[in-house]
Amino acid sequence: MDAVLAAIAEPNRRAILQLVGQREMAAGEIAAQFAVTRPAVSQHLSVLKDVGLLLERREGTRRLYRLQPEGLAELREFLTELWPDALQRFKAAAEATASGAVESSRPGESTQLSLGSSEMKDRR
Amino acid sequence: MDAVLAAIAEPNRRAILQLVGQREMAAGEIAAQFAVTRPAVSQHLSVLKDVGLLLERREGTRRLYRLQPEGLAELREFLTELWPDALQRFKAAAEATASGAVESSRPGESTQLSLGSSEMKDRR
DNA sequence: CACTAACGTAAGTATGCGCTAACCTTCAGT
DNA sequence: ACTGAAGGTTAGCGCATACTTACGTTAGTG
Repeated sequence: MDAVLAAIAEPNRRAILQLVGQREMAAGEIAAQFAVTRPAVSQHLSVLKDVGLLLERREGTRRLYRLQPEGLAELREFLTELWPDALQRFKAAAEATASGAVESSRPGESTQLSLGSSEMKDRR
Repeated sequence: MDAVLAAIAEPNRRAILQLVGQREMAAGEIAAQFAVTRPAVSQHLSVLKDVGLLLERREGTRRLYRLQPEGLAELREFLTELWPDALQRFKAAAEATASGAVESSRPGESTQLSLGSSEMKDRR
């Protein structure tokens, strides 16, 4: 997920995701929408593809890109765990648009965090 | 939201959020959990506070930090817009593998993206 | 008042990253 | 085979940022 977050932290890459989210687009077509050069966009596309947010399909000399939203699953899970109320809020939103019954799940095991150390006091 | 994303893109800051999400904690108490120095953690806390993800409360010489999950609202909204099926997927998952077919919804209004330019062809 | 604990702040450094310019690759048409 | 179009790759540059050390600040305690 670290990679996914680093990827979407970049504004141009988020814009690319929104663009491609609407319909499949060729690399040059995407690049034309941005102020930066085409190679820069190409690099962004590589990053997004590598982290699993984009799918690439070749057609002749062109490369068509399409959104792969499943790549966002981990991130959504992270946010949901951080925000336990989200389930209720989400349920309310869902019931406002559709009519479905949603059962909440338990918060899950402690998420282990990182770098377990124990030093302190401005160690010199 | 740009600021929120930049904030949670940092692994240590995400770990801080998960920590503080469980209970209110003092700055030093938080810093003790990490390998980096206390000032570094203090800077992270400032960032998280500035973007609206943390609430600070002073008690004597101590500073207690508490999660402010509302700061994640925009980000959740972004992900949901990118992933229109999310509501249905969520409902489907909650209904314990029900047999409903998933119909896609309309993409929504064009999200304006950024930096509208129109140059191309590797402008020299 | 002096001293200490608990923090934030400032200055400096190093690594990371997004960008550009130039180059290389692949495919389609003639 | 040659040529042009489409697009990825490389080297290098400049800026952002996470880190450390050192210092400043505030609130208790003797």
